[in-house]
Amino acid sequence: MKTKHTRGQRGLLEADLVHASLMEVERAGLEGFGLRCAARAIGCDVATLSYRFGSKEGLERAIAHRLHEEVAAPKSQLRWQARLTGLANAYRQVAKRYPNAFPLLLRFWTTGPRDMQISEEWHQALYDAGLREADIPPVACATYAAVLGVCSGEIGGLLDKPSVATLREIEGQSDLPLTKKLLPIFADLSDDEVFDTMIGILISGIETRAAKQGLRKKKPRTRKSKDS
Amino acid sequence: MKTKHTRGQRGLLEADLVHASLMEVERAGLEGFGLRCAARAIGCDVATLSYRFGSKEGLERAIAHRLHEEVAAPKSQLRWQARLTGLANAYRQVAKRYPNAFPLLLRFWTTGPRDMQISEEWHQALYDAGLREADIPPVACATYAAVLGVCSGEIGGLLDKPSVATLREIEGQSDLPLTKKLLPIFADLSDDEVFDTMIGILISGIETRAAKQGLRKKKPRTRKSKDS
DNA sequence: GCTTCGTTTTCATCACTGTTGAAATTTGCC
DNA sequence: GGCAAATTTCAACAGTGATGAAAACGAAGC
Repeated sequence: MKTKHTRGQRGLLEADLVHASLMEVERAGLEGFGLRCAARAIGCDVATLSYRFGSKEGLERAIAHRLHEEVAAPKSQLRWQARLTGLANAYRQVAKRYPNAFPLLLRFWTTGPRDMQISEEWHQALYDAGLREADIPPVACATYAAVLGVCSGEIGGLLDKPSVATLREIEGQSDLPLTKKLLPIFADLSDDEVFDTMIGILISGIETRAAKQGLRKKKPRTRKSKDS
Repeated sequence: MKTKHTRGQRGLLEADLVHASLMEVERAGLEGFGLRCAARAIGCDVATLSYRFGSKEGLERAIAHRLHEEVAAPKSQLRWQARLTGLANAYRQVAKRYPNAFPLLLRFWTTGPRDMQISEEWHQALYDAGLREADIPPVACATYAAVLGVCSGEIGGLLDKPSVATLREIEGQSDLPLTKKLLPIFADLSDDEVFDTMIGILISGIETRAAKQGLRKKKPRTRKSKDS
Protein backbone atom coordinates (compact mmCIF):
# COMPACT_ATOMS: atom_id res chain seq x y z
CA MET A 1 0.00 0.00 0.00
CA LYS A 2 2.11 2.78 -1.25
CA THR A 3 1.15 6.37 -0.91
CA LYS A 4 -1.14 7.32 -3.70
CA HIS A 5 1.38 9.57 -5.28
CA THR A 6 4.81 10.53 -4.16
CA ARG A 7 4.36 13.77 -2.36
CA GLY A 8 6.38 15.61 0.15
CA GLN A 9 5.42 16.23 3.70
CA ARG A 10 4.39 19.76 3.07
CA GLY A 11 2.13 18.71 0.29
CA LEU A 12 4.41 19.81 -2.46
CA LEU A 13 3.18 18.02 -5.54
CA GLU A 14 5.82 17.57 -8.16
CA ALA A 15 3.52 19.10 -10.74
CA ASP A 16 3.32 22.29 -8.69
CA LEU A 17 7.08 22.52 -8.41
CA VAL A 18 7.45 22.09 -12.15
CA HIS A 19 4.71 24.59 -12.89
CA ALA A 20 6.23 27.22 -10.65
CA SER A 21 9.64 26.58 -12.21
CA LEU A 22 8.16 26.95 -15.66
CA MET A 23 6.66 30.28 -14.68
CA GLU A 24 10.02 31.30 -13.30
CA VAL A 25 11.72 30.41 -16.56
CA GLU A 26 9.26 32.59 -18.41
CA ARG A 27 9.83 35.42 -15.97
CA ALA A 28 13.61 35.38 -15.80
CA GLY A 29 14.53 33.75 -19.09
CA LEU A 30 16.18 30.40 -19.56
CA GLU A 31 19.65 31.79 -18.87
CA GLY A 32 18.53 33.74 -15.84
CA PHE A 33 16.65 30.80 -14.42
CA GLY A 34 18.09 29.41 -11.22
CA LEU A 35 17.11 26.98 -8.54
CA ARG A 36 17.18 29.65 -5.88
CA CYS A 37 14.71 31.96 -7.60
CA ALA A 38 12.44 29.02 -8.35
CA ALA A 39 12.63 27.87 -4.76
CA ARG A 40 11.83 31.37 -3.55
CA ALA A 41 8.80 31.50 -5.84
CA ILE A 42 7.63 28.13 -4.56
CA GLY A 43 8.39 28.91 -0.94
CA CYS A 44 10.79 26.09 -0.25
CA ASP A 45 14.50 25.59 0.08
CA VAL A 46 16.88 25.18 -2.83
CA ALA A 47 17.98 21.77 -1.64
CA THR A 48 14.40 20.55 -1.92
CA LEU A 49 14.49 21.03 -5.66
CA SER A 50 17.88 19.40 -5.91
CA TYR A 51 16.60 16.46 -3.90
CA ARG A 52 13.36 16.08 -5.83
CA PHE A 53 14.77 16.36 -9.33
CA GLY A 54 18.32 15.21 -8.76
CA SER A 55 19.84 18.27 -10.32
CA LYS A 56 19.03 21.46 -12.13
CA GLU A 57 19.11 19.54 -15.37
CA GLY A 58 16.59 17.10 -13.96
CA LEU A 59 14.23 19.96 -13.22
CA GLU A 60 14.72 21.40 -16.69
CA ARG A 61 13.96 17.99 -18.13
CA ALA A 62 10.77 17.90 -16.09
CA ILE A 63 9.84 21.32 -17.45
CA ALA A 64 10.39 20.05 -20.99
CA HIS A 65 8.16 17.11 -20.18
CA ARG A 66 5.55 19.53 -18.93
CA LEU A 67 5.68 21.43 -22.22
CA HIS A 68 5.08 18.22 -24.12
CA GLU A 69 1.99 17.63 -22.05
CA GLU A 70 0.58 20.93 -23.23
CA VAL A 71 0.76 19.85 -26.85
CA ALA A 72 -2.83 19.33 -27.84
CA ALA A 73 -3.67 16.24 -29.87
CA PRO A 74 -5.65 16.93 -33.05
CA LYS A 75 -9.05 15.39 -33.70
CA SER A 76 -8.56 11.95 -35.12
CA GLN A 77 -11.28 12.11 -37.73
CA LEU A 78 -9.52 14.76 -39.76
CA ARG A 79 -7.54 14.11 -42.90
CA TRP A 80 -3.91 13.29 -42.34
CA GLN A 81 -2.83 16.67 -43.68
CA ALA A 82 -5.03 18.45 -41.17
CA ARG A 83 -3.80 16.23 -38.35
CA LEU A 84 -0.16 16.89 -39.16
CA THR A 85 -0.89 20.59 -39.44
CA GLY A 86 -2.69 20.42 -36.12
CA LEU A 87 0.24 18.77 -34.41
CA ALA A 88 2.68 21.30 -35.81
CA ASN A 89 0.41 24.10 -34.75
CA ALA A 90 0.09 22.65 -31.27
CA TYR A 91 3.85 22.87 -30.87
CA ARG A 92 3.77 26.38 -32.27
CA GLN A 93 1.18 27.42 -29.71
CA VAL A 94 3.32 26.02 -26.92
CA ALA A 95 6.28 27.92 -28.31
CA LYS A 96 4.33 31.17 -28.33
CA ARG A 97 2.99 30.60 -24.86
CA TYR A 98 6.35 29.65 -23.34
CA PRO A 99 8.97 31.25 -25.57
CA ASN A 100 11.70 31.11 -22.94
CA ALA A 101 11.18 27.50 -21.96
CA PHE A 102 10.57 26.15 -25.44
CA PRO A 103 14.27 25.70 -26.32
CA LEU A 104 14.31 22.99 -23.67
CA LEU A 105 12.45 20.79 -26.15
CA LEU A 106 15.44 21.06 -28.47
CA ARG A 107 17.80 20.19 -25.65
CA PHE A 108 15.87 17.18 -24.34
CA TRP A 109 14.42 15.65 -27.47
CA THR A 110 12.75 12.82 -25.65
CA THR A 111 11.31 13.28 -22.21
CA GLY A 112 9.03 10.36 -21.57
CA PRO A 113 5.78 8.58 -22.34
CA ARG A 114 3.92 11.68 -23.44
CA ASP A 115 6.24 12.03 -26.43
CA MET A 116 5.24 8.62 -27.61
CA GLN A 117 1.58 9.45 -27.68
CA ILE A 118 2.35 12.43 -29.85
CA SER A 119 4.70 10.30 -31.94
CA GLU A 120 1.95 7.76 -32.43
CA GLU A 121 -0.31 10.46 -33.84
CA TRP A 122 2.52 11.64 -36.03
CA HIS A 123 3.20 8.13 -37.33
CA GLN A 124 -0.47 7.50 -37.92
CA ALA A 125 -0.75 10.66 -40.00
CA LEU A 126 2.20 9.58 -42.13
CA TYR A 127 0.77 6.10 -42.45
CA ASP A 128 -2.52 7.54 -43.67
CA ALA A 129 -0.57 9.66 -46.10
CA GLY A 130 0.30 6.45 -47.87
CA LEU A 131 3.95 6.15 -46.93
CA ARG A 132 5.27 2.64 -46.78
CA GLU A 133 6.18 1.54 -43.29
CA ALA A 134 9.93 1.58 -43.75
CA ASP A 135 9.69 5.23 -44.69
CA ILE A 136 7.65 6.43 -41.74
CA PRO A 137 10.45 6.64 -39.12
CA PRO A 138 12.86 8.77 -41.15
CA VAL A 139 10.06 11.03 -42.39
CA ALA A 140 8.68 11.36 -38.88
CA CYS A 141 12.04 12.31 -37.40
CA ALA A 142 12.80 14.74 -40.21
CA THR A 143 9.47 16.52 -40.14
CA TYR A 144 9.34 16.60 -36.36
CA ALA A 145 12.77 18.19 -36.10
CA ALA A 146 11.84 20.59 -38.88
CA VAL A 147 8.72 21.74 -37.08
CA LEU A 148 10.57 22.28 -33.83
CA GLY A 149 13.27 24.15 -35.72
CA VAL A 150 10.80 26.53 -37.27
CA CYS A 151 9.05 27.11 -33.95
CA SER A 152 12.42 27.77 -32.37
CA GLY A 153 13.31 30.20 -35.14
CA GLU A 154 10.07 32.09 -34.79
CA ILE A 155 10.51 32.74 -31.10
CA GLY A 156 14.26 33.11 -31.37
CA GLY A 157 14.21 36.10 -33.66
CA LEU A 158 14.91 34.53 -37.03
CA LEU A 159 11.90 36.31 -38.50
CA ASP A 160 12.49 39.65 -36.88
CA LYS A 161 12.53 42.60 -39.19
CA PRO A 162 16.08 43.40 -40.20
CA SER A 163 17.47 46.15 -38.04
CA VAL A 164 18.62 49.42 -39.54
CA ALA A 165 22.20 48.31 -38.95
CA THR A 166 21.63 45.10 -40.90
CA LEU A 167 19.84 47.09 -43.54
CA ARG A 168 22.73 49.45 -43.96
CA GLU A 169 25.07 46.49 -44.03
CA ILE A 170 23.21 44.87 -46.90
CA GLU A 171 23.02 48.10 -48.84
CA GLY A 172 26.75 48.47 -48.50
CA GLN A 173 27.60 44.97 -49.68
CA SER A 174 27.80 44.56 -53.41
CA ASP A 175 27.72 40.78 -53.47
CA LEU A 176 24.21 40.41 -52.14
CA PRO A 177 22.10 41.50 -55.11
CA LEU A 178 19.24 39.07 -54.61
CA THR A 179 19.01 39.58 -50.87
CA LYS A 180 19.00 43.30 -51.49
CA LYS A 181 16.17 42.99 -53.95
CA LEU A 182 14.17 40.80 -51.57
CA LEU A 183 14.58 43.17 -48.67
CA PRO A 184 11.14 44.82 -48.83
CA ILE A 185 9.56 41.37 -48.90
CA PHE A 186 11.55 40.36 -45.84
CA ALA A 187 10.38 43.50 -44.10
CA ASP A 188 6.76 42.49 -44.62
CA LEU A 189 7.30 38.85 -43.74
CA SER A 190 4.85 37.54 -41.15
CA ASP A 191 5.29 34.65 -38.75
CA ASP A 192 2.14 32.98 -39.99
CA GLU A 193 3.30 33.10 -43.56
CA VAL A 194 6.55 31.35 -42.76
CA PHE A 195 4.83 28.71 -40.71
CA ASP A 196 2.19 28.03 -43.35
CA THR A 197 4.92 27.84 -45.96
CA MET A 198 6.78 25.31 -43.89
CA ILE A 199 3.70 23.14 -43.42
CA GLY A 200 2.90 23.38 -47.10
CA ILE A 201 6.37 22.29 -48.14
CA LEU A 202 6.41 19.39 -45.71
CA ILE A 203 2.98 18.14 -46.76
CA SER A 204 3.56 18.37 -50.48
CA GLY A 205 6.96 16.78 -49.97
CA ILE A 206 5.33 13.88 -48.14
CA GLU A 207 2.65 13.62 -50.79
CA THR A 208 5.05 13.27 -53.67
CA ARG A 209 7.10 10.83 -51.64
CA ALA A 210 4.02 8.72 -50.99
CA ALA A 211 2.98 8.97 -54.62
CA LYS A 212 6.36 7.73 -55.76
CA GLN A 213 6.06 4.69 -53.56
CA GLY A 214 2.39 4.47 -54.33
CA LEU A 215 1.75 0.92 -53.40
CA ARG A 216 -0.89 1.27 -50.78
CA LYS A 217 -4.07 2.64 -52.27
CA LYS A 218 -6.09 2.13 -49.19
CA LYS A 219 -8.96 4.45 -48.72
CA PRO A 220 -8.32 6.94 -45.94
CA ARG A 221 -10.51 6.87 -42.94
CA THR A 222 -12.33 10.00 -43.99
CA ARG A 223 -14.50 9.94 -46.99
CA LYS A 224 -12.45 11.21 -49.81
CA SER A 225 -9.14 12.60 -50.83
CA LYS A 226 -9.82 14.87 -53.65
CA ASP A 227 -6.28 16.06 -53.97
CA SER A 228 -3.66 14.90 -56.40
CA MET B 1 54.89 38.63 -7.64
CA LYS B 2 54.37 40.92 -10.55
CA THR B 3 55.03 38.83 -13.56
CA LYS B 4 56.01 41.20 -16.26
CA HIS B 5 55.38 38.85 -19.12
CA THR B 6 51.99 39.25 -20.82
CA ARG B 7 50.65 42.12 -18.95
CA GLY B 8 48.81 44.78 -20.82
CA GLN B 9 50.00 43.58 -24.17
CA ARG B 10 47.72 43.79 -27.15
CA GLY B 11 48.89 40.64 -28.81
CA LEU B 12 45.74 38.64 -28.22
CA LEU B 13 43.88 38.37 -31.48
CA GLU B 14 40.15 38.08 -31.13
CA ALA B 15 40.08 35.10 -33.47
CA ASP B 16 42.41 33.19 -31.17
CA LEU B 17 40.27 33.93 -28.16
CA VAL B 18 37.16 32.72 -29.96
CA HIS B 19 38.90 29.63 -31.27
CA ALA B 20 40.17 28.66 -27.86
CA SER B 21 36.73 29.26 -26.39
CA LEU B 22 35.15 27.09 -29.07
CA MET B 23 37.56 24.30 -28.22
CA GLU B 24 36.70 24.76 -24.58
CA VAL B 25 32.98 24.45 -25.34
CA GLU B 26 33.65 21.20 -27.13
CA ARG B 27 35.73 19.96 -24.25
CA ALA B 28 33.47 20.87 -21.36
CA GLY B 29 30.07 21.05 -23.04
CA LEU B 30 27.93 24.11 -23.53
CA GLU B 31 26.56 23.97 -19.99
CA GLY B 32 29.93 23.38 -18.43
CA PHE B 33 31.56 26.15 -20.43
CA GLY B 34 32.75 29.06 -18.34
CA LEU B 35 34.82 32.16 -18.81
CA ARG B 36 37.36 31.05 -16.26
CA CYS B 37 38.14 27.74 -17.93
CA ALA B 38 38.35 29.46 -21.29
CA ALA B 39 40.67 32.11 -19.88
CA ARG B 40 42.83 29.42 -18.32
CA ALA B 41 43.08 27.63 -21.67
CA ILE B 42 44.02 30.88 -23.37
CA GLY B 43 46.39 31.97 -20.66
CA CYS B 44 44.77 35.26 -19.78
CA ASP B 45 42.58 36.66 -17.06
CA VAL B 46 38.82 36.23 -16.92
CA ALA B 47 38.26 39.94 -17.03
CA THR B 48 40.03 40.12 -20.36
CA LEU B 49 37.30 38.05 -21.95
CA SER B 50 34.62 40.11 -20.29
CA TYR B 51 36.29 43.27 -21.54
CA ARG B 52 36.80 42.04 -25.10
CA PHE B 53 33.35 40.55 -25.66
CA GLY B 54 31.28 42.58 -23.24
CA SER B 55 29.84 39.54 -21.55
CA LYS B 56 29.73 35.78 -21.64
CA GLU B 57 26.82 36.04 -24.04
CA GLY B 58 28.92 38.24 -26.30
CA LEU B 59 31.60 35.57 -26.42
CA GLU B 60 29.02 32.89 -27.15
CA ARG B 61 27.67 35.04 -29.96
CA ALA B 62 31.19 35.33 -31.34
CA ILE B 63 31.51 31.55 -31.21
CA ALA B 64 28.25 31.21 -33.13
CA HIS B 65 29.62 33.64 -35.67
CA ARG B 66 32.73 31.51 -35.93
CA LEU B 67 30.62 28.44 -36.63
CA HIS B 68 28.87 30.27 -39.45
CA GLU B 69 32.24 31.00 -40.98
CA GLU B 70 32.97 27.31 -41.16
CA VAL B 71 29.92 26.68 -43.31
CA ALA B 72 31.35 25.90 -46.72
CA ALA B 73 29.68 27.51 -49.72
CA PRO B 74 28.73 25.08 -52.50
CA LYS B 75 30.05 25.40 -56.02
CA SER B 76 27.92 27.86 -57.89
CA GLN B 77 27.74 25.97 -61.16
CA LEU B 78 25.71 23.16 -59.68
CA ARG B 79 21.98 22.75 -60.07
CA TRP B 80 19.90 24.50 -57.44
CA GLN B 81 18.99 21.20 -55.81
CA ALA B 82 22.64 20.30 -55.41
CA ARG B 83 23.45 23.75 -54.08
CA LEU B 84 20.72 23.60 -51.47
CA THR B 85 21.78 20.11 -50.51
CA GLY B 86 25.34 21.33 -50.26
CA LEU B 87 24.39 24.17 -47.96
CA ALA B 88 22.37 21.87 -45.73
CA ASN B 89 25.22 19.42 -45.66
CA ALA B 90 27.67 22.15 -44.80
CA TYR B 91 25.63 22.95 -41.69
CA ARG B 92 25.43 19.27 -40.90
CA GLN B 93 29.19 18.93 -41.09
CA VAL B 94 29.61 21.86 -38.72
CA ALA B 95 27.13 20.23 -36.37
CA LYS B 96 29.05 16.98 -36.39
CA ARG B 97 32.36 18.72 -35.90
CA TYR B 98 31.16 20.94 -33.07
CA PRO B 99 28.21 19.15 -31.52
CA ASN B 100 28.43 21.02 -28.24
CA ALA B 101 28.68 24.49 -29.73
CA PHE B 102 26.16 23.98 -32.53
CA PRO B 103 23.08 24.80 -30.42
CA LEU B 104 24.43 28.34 -30.26
CA LEU B 105 23.27 28.74 -33.85
CA LEU B 106 19.71 28.12 -32.67
CA ARG B 107 20.14 30.64 -29.89
CA PHE B 108 21.66 33.41 -32.00
CA TRP B 109 19.90 33.06 -35.31
CA THR B 110 21.69 35.95 -36.90
CA THR B 111 25.26 36.77 -36.04
CA GLY B 112 26.53 39.09 -38.70
CA PRO B 113 27.62 39.59 -42.30
CA ARG B 114 28.66 35.98 -42.87
CA ASP B 115 25.05 34.87 -42.48
CA MET B 116 24.04 37.09 -45.32
CA GLN B 117 26.49 35.54 -47.73
CA ILE B 118 25.04 32.14 -46.90
CA SER B 119 21.56 33.59 -47.15
CA GLU B 120 22.36 34.99 -50.57
CA GLU B 121 23.34 31.52 -51.77
CA TRP B 122 20.18 30.15 -50.23
CA HIS B 123 18.00 32.76 -51.92
CA GLN B 124 19.75 32.25 -55.23
CA ALA B 125 19.09 28.52 -55.08
CA LEU B 126 15.41 29.15 -54.44
CA TYR B 127 15.30 31.72 -57.21
CA ASP B 128 16.80 29.22 -59.62
CA ALA B 129 14.23 26.71 -58.44
CA GLY B 130 11.67 28.90 -60.10
CA LEU B 131 9.99 30.38 -57.07
CA ARG B 132 8.49 33.78 -57.57
CA GLU B 133 10.26 36.49 -55.63
CA ALA B 134 7.55 37.07 -53.07
CA ASP B 135 7.82 33.43 -52.09
CA ILE B 136 11.55 33.26 -51.58
CA PRO B 137 11.77 34.85 -48.12
CA PRO B 138 9.22 32.63 -46.39
CA VAL B 139 10.55 29.50 -48.08
CA ALA B 140 14.11 30.48 -47.22
CA CYS B 141 13.29 31.04 -43.54
CA ALA B 142 11.26 27.85 -43.30
CA THR B 143 13.80 25.60 -44.97
CA TYR B 144 16.72 27.18 -43.13
CA ALA B 145 15.09 26.66 -39.75
CA ALA B 146 14.14 23.14 -40.77
CA VAL B 147 17.70 22.24 -41.68
CA LEU B 148 19.07 23.62 -38.44
CA GLY B 149 16.36 21.77 -36.55
CA VAL B 150 17.29 18.46 -38.12
CA CYS B 151 21.00 19.05 -37.49
CA SER B 152 20.19 19.90 -33.90
CA GLY B 153 18.10 16.77 -33.54
CA GLU B 154 20.81 14.57 -34.94
CA ILE B 155 23.44 15.73 -32.49
CA GLY B 156 20.93 16.12 -29.65
CA GLY B 157 19.93 12.49 -29.51
CA LEU B 158 16.62 12.51 -31.38
CA LEU B 159 17.82 9.66 -33.56
CA ASP B 160 19.37 7.60 -30.82
CA LYS B 161 18.29 4.02 -30.64
CA PRO B 162 15.44 3.65 -28.17
CA SER B 163 16.77 2.50 -24.82
CA VAL B 164 15.64 -0.74 -23.29
CA ALA B 165 13.58 1.27 -20.82
CA THR B 166 11.79 3.08 -23.65
CA LEU B 167 11.40 -0.20 -25.43
CA ARG B 168 9.76 -1.80 -22.46
CA GLU B 169 7.58 1.25 -22.06
CA ILE B 170 6.28 0.97 -25.59
CA GLU B 171 5.66 -2.73 -25.29
CA GLY B 172 3.64 -2.09 -22.17
CA GLN B 173 1.45 0.62 -23.68
CA SER B 174 -1.51 -0.64 -25.58
CA ASP B 175 -2.36 2.61 -27.33
CA LEU B 176 0.78 2.77 -29.45
CA PRO B 177 0.14 0.03 -32.01
CA LEU B 178 1.79 1.73 -34.97
CA THR B 179 4.82 2.88 -33.03
CA LYS B 180 5.18 -0.63 -31.69
CA LYS B 181 5.10 -2.06 -35.16
CA LEU B 182 7.64 0.44 -36.43
CA LEU B 183 10.06 -0.23 -33.61
CA PRO B 184 12.49 -2.47 -35.51
CA ILE B 185 12.68 0.12 -38.26
CA PHE B 186 13.46 2.80 -35.70
CA ALA B 187 16.18 0.59 -34.29
CA ASP B 188 17.88 0.44 -37.68
CA LEU B 189 17.40 4.11 -38.47
CA SER B 190 20.58 5.87 -39.57
CA ASP B 191 21.46 9.54 -39.33
CA ASP B 192 22.18 9.75 -43.02
CA GLU B 193 18.81 8.31 -43.91
CA VAL B 194 16.96 10.90 -41.86
CA PHE B 195 18.99 13.72 -43.29
CA ASP B 196 18.55 12.56 -46.88
CA THR B 197 14.84 12.17 -46.25
CA MET B 198 14.64 15.71 -44.94
CA ILE B 199 16.47 17.11 -47.96
CA GLY B 200 14.29 15.11 -50.30
CA ILE B 201 11.09 16.36 -48.72
CA LEU B 202 12.24 19.96 -48.77
CA ILE B 203 13.36 19.84 -52.40
CA SER B 204 10.28 18.10 -53.73
CA GLY B 205 8.16 20.47 -51.64
CA ILE B 206 9.91 23.42 -53.23
CA GLU B 207 9.58 21.90 -56.69
CA THR B 208 5.84 21.45 -56.48
CA ARG B 209 5.52 24.92 -55.02
CA ALA B 210 7.47 26.36 -57.93
CA ALA B 211 5.51 24.29 -60.40
CA LYS B 212 2.23 25.63 -59.03
CA GLN B 213 3.42 29.18 -59.50
CA GLY B 214 5.08 28.18 -62.73
CA LEU B 215 5.73 31.52 -64.27
CA ARG B 216 9.41 31.29 -65.01
CA LYS B 217 10.79 28.92 -67.53
CA LYS B 218 12.79 25.93 -66.57
CA LYS B 219 16.42 26.58 -67.02
CA PRO B 220 19.23 24.48 -68.29
CA ARG B 221 21.11 22.91 -65.46
CA THR B 222 24.25 24.94 -65.86
CA ARG B 223 23.28 28.47 -65.93
CA LYS B 224 25.23 31.51 -65.14
CA SER B 225 24.35 32.28 -61.56
CA LYS B 226 24.75 35.92 -62.16
CA ASP B 227 21.77 37.67 -63.56
CA SER B 228 19.81 40.65 -62.63
C1' DG C 1 0.04 6.45 24.01
C1' DC C 2 5.07 5.67 22.22
C1' DT C 3 8.81 4.14 19.21
C1' DT C 4 10.94 3.07 15.01
C1' DC C 5 11.89 3.56 10.22
C1' DG C 6 12.21 5.70 5.94
C1' DT C 7 11.26 9.79 3.37
C1' DT C 8 11.40 14.60 2.76
C1' DT C 9 12.86 19.37 4.02
C1' DT C 10 16.07 22.53 5.82
C1' DC C 11 20.56 24.42 7.03
C1' DA C 12 25.34 25.36 6.47
C1' DT C 13 28.96 25.11 3.56
C1' DC C 14 31.78 24.50 -0.51
C1' DA C 15 33.91 25.58 -4.93
C1' DC C 16 32.75 28.05 -8.68
C1' DT C 17 30.36 31.48 -11.76
C1' DG C 18 30.03 36.33 -14.39
C1' DT C 19 30.48 41.10 -13.58
C1' DT C 20 32.71 45.39 -12.29
C1' DG C 21 35.73 49.26 -10.67
C1' DA C 22 40.39 50.50 -9.96
C1' DA C 23 45.06 49.94 -10.69
C1' DA C 24 48.78 48.39 -13.57
C1' DT C 25 50.72 47.93 -17.97
C1' DT C 26 51.31 48.53 -22.90
C1' DT C 27 50.64 50.89 -27.41
C1' DG C 28 50.24 54.63 -30.69
C1' DC C 29 51.01 59.27 -31.55
C1' DC C 30 52.62 63.98 -30.70
C1' DG D 1 60.46 61.61 -23.90
C1' DG D 2 55.74 62.38 -22.63
C1' DC D 3 50.86 61.70 -22.79
C1' DA D 4 46.41 59.77 -23.55
C1' DA D 5 43.90 55.86 -24.85
C1' DA D 6 43.48 51.03 -25.01
C1' DT D 7 44.19 46.73 -22.90
C1' DT D 8 45.16 43.44 -19.11
C1' DT D 9 45.21 42.13 -14.39
C1' DC D 10 43.71 42.15 -9.69
C1' DA D 11 40.42 42.02 -6.02
C1' DA D 12 36.01 41.86 -4.51
C1' DC D 13 31.11 40.88 -4.89
C1' DA D 14 26.71 38.68 -5.16
C1' DG D 15 24.94 34.68 -6.83
C1' DT D 16 25.08 29.73 -8.59
C1' DG D 17 24.41 24.34 -8.05
C1' DA D 18 25.73 20.59 -5.29
C1' DT D 19 26.14 17.96 -0.96
C1' DG D 20 26.43 15.91 3.75
C1' DA D 21 24.40 16.33 8.28
C1' DA D 22 20.71 17.31 10.98
C1' DA D 23 15.93 18.15 11.71
C1' DA D 24 10.88 17.56 10.76
C1' DC D 25 7.45 14.65 9.24
C1' DG D 26 4.22 10.44 7.96
C1' DA D 27 3.02 5.86 8.47
C1' DA D 28 3.13 1.58 10.59
C1' DG D 29 3.91 -1.66 14.60
C1' DC D 30 3.28 -2.54 19.31
